[in-house]
Amino acid sequence: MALEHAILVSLSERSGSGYELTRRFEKSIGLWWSATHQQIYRVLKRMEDAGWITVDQVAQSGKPDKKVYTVGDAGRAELTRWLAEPDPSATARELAVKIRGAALGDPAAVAAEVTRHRDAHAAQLDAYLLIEKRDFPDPSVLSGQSLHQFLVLRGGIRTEQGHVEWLEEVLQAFHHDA
Amino acid sequence: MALEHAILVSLSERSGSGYELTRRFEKSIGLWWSATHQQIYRVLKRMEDAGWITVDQVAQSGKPDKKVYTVGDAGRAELTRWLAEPDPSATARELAVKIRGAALGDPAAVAAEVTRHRDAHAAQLDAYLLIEKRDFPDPSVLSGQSLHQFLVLRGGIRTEQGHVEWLEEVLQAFHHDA
DNA sequence: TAGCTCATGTAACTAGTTACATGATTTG
DNA sequence: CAAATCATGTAACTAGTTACATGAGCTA
Repeated sequence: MALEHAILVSLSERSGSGYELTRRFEKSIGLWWSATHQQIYRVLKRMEDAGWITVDQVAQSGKPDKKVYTVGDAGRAELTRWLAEPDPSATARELAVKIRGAALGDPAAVAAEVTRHRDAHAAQLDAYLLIEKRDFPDPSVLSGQSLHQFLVLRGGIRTEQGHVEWLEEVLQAFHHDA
Repeated sequence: MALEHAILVSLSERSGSGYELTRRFEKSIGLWWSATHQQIYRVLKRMEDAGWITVDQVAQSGKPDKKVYTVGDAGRAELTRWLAEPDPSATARELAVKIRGAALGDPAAVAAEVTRHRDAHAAQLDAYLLIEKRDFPDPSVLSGQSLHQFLVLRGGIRTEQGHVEWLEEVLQAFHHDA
């Protein structure tokens, strides 16, 4: 799970309420991750119980009170730990959160994780290309169900290619920035 | 939900047991969809209760009995209905299932759905490109957190581009096959 | 004889969605 | 005056994962 960590990244940049976080997720992070307010409230409570974040009840004139959450030492430590931790089963969106939060931990460790995932996607891509060559040597002759099977494989190939190219771009940028 | 429908597609091509379906999902469809045997067994029971599929208990020598599931009339009707039904919130993997099963229903209806999704992804891509131009007019000067934000946006752009190009390829192939 | 494959299942969990509820203020 | 925004929450659901269980036969 990494909604916790996505929230840690967002709250590290700026403290805020559950409502505000919901808005932020609709925009920047929500490019990768959609989270409803119910889910965010639930996770915030869990994070508070774990001692990662602290709450400040803020009274407002005309508006309902809000609970402003701030990342504490334990939260910062957890984020640093998670950013550096290798996770072979991480999805693209989790990787996106790590990239987004790299400056809050060790950017070199994040780059290493990105490298591992680039390699894994490259290997998956090779496997798909092999299947393509073996099962569909001449796509122009395909029709009906075999054509449809081929098209689904093409989607898989494009997805892996996209991942590899993106992660390559990320690595180059990290390298030039280091 | 569409695990039901992914199973309907797979069982329409060939009847089989939950165990066999699990194996199939690890390969062809599992390119897009990973499902554990527990989940598949649970859904198969639900589909049987709904009357979409029928079971045949098959005794085997040396091996445990297996339950071979076959798609019935109600299942075929449901699959046809689902294949033609527009679903704006469908994910790429659900679309992949529809493309894979197009021949089991009305391929023209599936093509129409693919067109709608291509347009939606193209619109999303435009929105991201606008953000890119507005917020990061000169990427070469970026560093640290703003660079990381840019890279995450780049991932979103590449993902949408990949979807648009794939669905374009699908439409061309459908067109030539019709 | 240890581990893999075939084959099905229960139970408990995490993640995420949908519906419902409240109530003040601001905007059209 | 109706609708949107701000702000938090409960409850019930669907989807998916992890752990555990059984037991026969086949392979190294």
